[in-house]
Amino acid sequence: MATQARERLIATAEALFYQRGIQAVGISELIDASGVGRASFYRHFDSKDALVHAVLRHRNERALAAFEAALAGSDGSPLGVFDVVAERYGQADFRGCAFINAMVEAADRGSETHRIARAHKLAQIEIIARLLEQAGHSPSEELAGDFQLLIDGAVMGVLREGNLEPVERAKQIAAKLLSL
Amino acid sequence: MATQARERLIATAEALFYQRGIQAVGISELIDASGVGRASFYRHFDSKDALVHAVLRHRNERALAAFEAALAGSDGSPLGVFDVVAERYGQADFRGCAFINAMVEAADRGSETHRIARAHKLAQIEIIARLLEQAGHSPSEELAGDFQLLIDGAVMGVLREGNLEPVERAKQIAAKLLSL
DNA sequence: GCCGTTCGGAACCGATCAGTACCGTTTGCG
DNA sequence: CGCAAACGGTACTGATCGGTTCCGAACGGC
Repeated sequence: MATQARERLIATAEALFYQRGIQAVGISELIDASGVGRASFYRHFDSKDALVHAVLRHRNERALAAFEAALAGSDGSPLGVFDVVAERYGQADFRGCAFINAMVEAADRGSETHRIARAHKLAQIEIIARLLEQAGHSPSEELAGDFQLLIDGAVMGVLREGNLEPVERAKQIAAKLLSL
Repeated sequence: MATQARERLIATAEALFYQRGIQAVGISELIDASGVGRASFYRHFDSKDALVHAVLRHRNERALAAFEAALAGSDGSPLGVFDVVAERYGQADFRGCAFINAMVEAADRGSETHRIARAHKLAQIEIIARLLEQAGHSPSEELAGDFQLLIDGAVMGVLREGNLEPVERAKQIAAKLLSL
């Protein structure tokens, strides 16, 4: 049995939180969905907030790894980041960026949730910056920030319109930035 | 006394919803803060959802009017939209775009909340498109969409970093788009 | 085979949720 | 003056919230 309960809770919570929002998912529902005893939940997490933070940290690691892996499998062009995010945003269960959503729900700018979400974005910017450097663009920190701004704008566009056109739009803007 | 209760409820709810999030504000708290009787609330609104929609519709009208008014008071340059949003996002109580936040919290893409938020963004794109046309850019629908994408990306950046640098970043990108 | 840990299940806690019903008062209009 | 509508305040509903506690079963290492 090892300590499956924690992993099951995080996996179930990650899915439920993303689909319906963090505040909208109660502990009881999470416990029922994960098949874990109520007591087991509080053995692994001090509070719902602690679970939320653990879920975000777990998703941060997974998302960054998947992002880098997808980039490694592409042609190495910086513009490939938009193709990578397009594939993620094209999923049927797409509901925006989990970290943006968490940051919005948290409301408190000084919360741990906000800190984790911000750290995720900064890490992603760092990945993009390295990709830009490898493609011969430097200094690439500012350009990487521009790319992240375009990605975040595209996320909201996709969430709003329900299609991937905003990602293509962002990609074309990024292409113009590279050609200057 | 006229029918002050409704206006007071909407004004109080608009402030509380924006500051702390829609789900985080309960009916009782809203009633206490607005000084309205509990019964009066349900005389004016069938449910909390109905209030949420009324608040968003009210904010939509106010925000669009303020946006157009601020633009009318500027030099007419399309890039002025970024100065306008910078002033709004520089407020001490800034907590992102109320419509984006509502859309994120709503989770359901088919909800009325989602519909209202989307309509607000489309209306704002229309205003930007007209501004672009007046400046001699056409067809400006696509360019206006690019501006909106940049604005939404900047909102998330400001919320994340706590300063207005992302707005300046977005403005410079927009300037490059105009010069092409 | 025994012991300690981890587990799932359930009962229970006070607080709060959205929503309803009834109260007496104030208000504006005829 | 008198009536009707709108009002603020209170008490209440059933449901759900996050969190605590106890129990008995299943498990792994020695």
